[in-house]
Amino acid sequence: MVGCVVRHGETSGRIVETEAYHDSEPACHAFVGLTPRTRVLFGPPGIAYVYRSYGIHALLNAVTEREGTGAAVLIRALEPIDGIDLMRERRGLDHIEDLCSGPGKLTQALGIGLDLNGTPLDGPIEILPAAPGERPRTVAGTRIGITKAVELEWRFCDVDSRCVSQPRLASPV
DNA sequence: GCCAGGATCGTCT
DNA sequence: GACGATCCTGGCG
Repeated sequence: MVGCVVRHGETSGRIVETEAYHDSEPACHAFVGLTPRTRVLFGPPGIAYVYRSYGIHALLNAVTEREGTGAAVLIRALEPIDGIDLMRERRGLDHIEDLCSGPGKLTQALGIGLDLNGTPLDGPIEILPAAPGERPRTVAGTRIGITKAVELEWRFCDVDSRCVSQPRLASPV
């Protein structure tokens, strides 16, 4: 998904960092099975899973596996494309690299809230294919901010982007 | 630049 | 009643 574009209203950005979650490993919310909270994760793919983190932030995921499997890709960082001034207003910041360089930051910048949980990704939130011929250089590393299944290298970053979150993964070269 | 601490609430024990 | 798939600020060097 790195290289694809996320759009909401007048704002959009190119995905430069993601993490994968699957019900087979305990860091995934779906690991506990089907509950009211994880209902969307176990539903059909192509749906937004938006949840509240640390009581404050909204985090955006794309449900990826077929119905019955609880799996999603967390969108962790974007390179701003459209609506940059609106993003600056929402974030109260000027610097482009800081507008969407984290999972809670990008939902604030794009105006994505919990009300969009369960909506299709060709609806109010859209995820669009990467530009033709685009082949971002990506590196894999361990996921951020979790305490279980720490060893899985399921975080993926665009090495050439300065809009990824901390800590930066080293370039493969 | 690095680190510690606080904000704040849905979900499950 | 505890715990996060986080972010920001302020202190210190």
